[in-house]
Amino acid sequence: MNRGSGRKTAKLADVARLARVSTATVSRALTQPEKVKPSTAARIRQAVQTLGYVAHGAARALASRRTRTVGAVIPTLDNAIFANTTHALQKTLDEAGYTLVLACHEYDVRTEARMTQALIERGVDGLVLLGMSHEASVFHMIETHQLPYVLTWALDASGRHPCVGFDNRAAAIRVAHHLLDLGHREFAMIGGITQANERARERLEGVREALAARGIVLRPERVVEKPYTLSAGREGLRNVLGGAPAPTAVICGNDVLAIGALAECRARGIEVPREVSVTGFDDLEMAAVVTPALTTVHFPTAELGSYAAQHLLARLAGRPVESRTELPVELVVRASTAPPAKP
Amino acid sequence: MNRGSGRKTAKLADVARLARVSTATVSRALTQPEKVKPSTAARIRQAVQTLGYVAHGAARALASRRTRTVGAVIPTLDNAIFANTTHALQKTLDEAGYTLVLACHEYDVRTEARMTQALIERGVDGLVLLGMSHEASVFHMIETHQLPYVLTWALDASGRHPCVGFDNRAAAIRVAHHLLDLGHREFAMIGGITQANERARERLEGVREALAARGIVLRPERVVEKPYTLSAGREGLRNVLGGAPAPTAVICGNDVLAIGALAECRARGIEVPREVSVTGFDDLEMAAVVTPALTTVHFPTAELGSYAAQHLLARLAGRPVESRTELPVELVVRASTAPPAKP
DNA sequence: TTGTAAGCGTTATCAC
DNA sequence: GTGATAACGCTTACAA
Repeated sequence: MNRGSGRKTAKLADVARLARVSTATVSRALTQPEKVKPSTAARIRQAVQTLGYVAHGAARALASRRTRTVGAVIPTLDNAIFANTTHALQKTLDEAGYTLVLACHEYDVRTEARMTQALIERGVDGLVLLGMSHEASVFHMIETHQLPYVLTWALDASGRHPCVGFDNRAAAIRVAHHLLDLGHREFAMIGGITQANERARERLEGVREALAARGIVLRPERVVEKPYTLSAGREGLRNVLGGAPAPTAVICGNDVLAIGALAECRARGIEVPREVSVTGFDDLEMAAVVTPALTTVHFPTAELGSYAAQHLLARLAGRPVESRTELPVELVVRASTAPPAKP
Repeated sequence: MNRGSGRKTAKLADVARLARVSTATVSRALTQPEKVKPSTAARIRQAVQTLGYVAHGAARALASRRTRTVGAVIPTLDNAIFANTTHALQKTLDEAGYTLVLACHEYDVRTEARMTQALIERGVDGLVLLGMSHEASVFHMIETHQLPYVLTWALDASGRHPCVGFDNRAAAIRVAHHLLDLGHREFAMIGGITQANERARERLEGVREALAARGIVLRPERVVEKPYTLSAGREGLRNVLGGAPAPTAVICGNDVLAIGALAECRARGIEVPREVSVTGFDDLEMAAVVTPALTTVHFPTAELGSYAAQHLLARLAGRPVESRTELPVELVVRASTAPPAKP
């Protein structure tokens, strides 16, 4: 096949023939131009141009044993914080000549394992995972393939895995302290679903811990776990409102839940601002639009993606890197509301 | 090299040896299990298991001349609508055994061309582009590589390109008619930056056209183009507010601009609801949180991604598909405000 | 049903 | 600086 005048896409040999050099020289001219005489380099460039030659990645990968590709396995792109991190990740990779291969597992560890294997089969040179919790098979595959990787949105206490992330627990504690200092004593929490989400778990635990340290117990009927949607936030507020005394402060697991909760307040004529705190990335202005009485924790999510990329790129280049990086978060207090005076 | 006891990752030949069959049979067992006797298939499966064999994608791609990979080149993931479309795209591709390779060009056509070439070099089997406007070189490369592709967020009037998208112009016209029917006559528009964004352009043109049809001219000082950020929305509202008579209706290019504009209204004590209309994807509940007086156009962005994937998958499988698909959008009116009575 | 062997298009190791 | 040429690991006619 491919005999006769059938015109397929040009290959390296075609370029070599047209430039009157060997394929070896063309290959060098393309990947290490300094290793070839300027005049021949020019001739080759010309040939590439006229033939519209584009390298064949698979062949290149097979011979060089690397794809210049990095895989990322994340829960979802429908959460703005992950989309933002992924965007920054891709951008930084691109600047270094790497291409991003993406997979979303929608909070299913089984799916995550399958997708990770798929990316490894595709030959990614490095891997970005999100969070600490993964199936054993995932780490096993990474190990046997000697694949450089980094965990994002995670801080490994054991020091076993390279990671870059935020301290969710500490952030939650700061939020709780802020509210306690304002005088709040009746709390509620609308968190994410902790079963499949360690970040949601850490935030809840942080709040519990901070309150407990001051002798306050977060009662079960004052804690709900919800998916990160506005309607869940609304529903969550209804759920935690029953009973007396009513909570004077509601801590939400992320911005979407918080805005949903505020919407429900408004709909029910509940006085707003009541102090609502958000843990997680937030669009600061957006929060201000919804209500000025919103304390949030700002996570620099883009930096996270960029940093993850840099970490991987360094390791792929054989440069040394810190194995564990904690990025600072910022508590943003727009207005502070004390609890209503007791009747 | 690789002599002695050096243990590298297992290859097909290793599996074959262990299973006492040829590499051809292993290959078949892996890709077309029905073509091999159940008992040998089992033996092979066993061998794969014990060796922890994972296929080498590059080799596979080189031999089979396809990567089971699809590339997507989008403007950004920092816009929720594109993140949502991309998420659905990835999900649908995954279900068919394809992997997504992603690139964001941040509204730069030159970058887009470069990234498209990079994806083609990586060997994607198909390509998803966003919008109609691309450098000639992009279509040229696609053509010479005979690469299946589909344009999303675009409807090609000429019928030259396979596409799936929304009619932005028609959506804008519907919004304008809605406001006209309410009695509004003084309009302003805070749109996206039309120079680099054909969707923003279509929306602006649609509004202009609809108003013109009723003899109303959108005066230059009542039209501003802004990036899709909240602060730009706030600024935009300040920009279009000057002069008399003041606009009674403000049409915004997307939900972010609209929410920013409403924030500015509130900050300046301007009576809200004033009628603000949004063209573009919106989180319906989010809009309701900000103000009940917000007319929006809902775009089913996830369907768009899923459909784009299906289109490409069909073509890759040699199945026939419609070349052009227009997805319906929905005008969502939450509350309708007539303009204030003339003094 | 299974085996043999010829590629697939590069890169990399040598000589020259 | 440049050229031969052997890998790279798999798929796929074609044979058996």
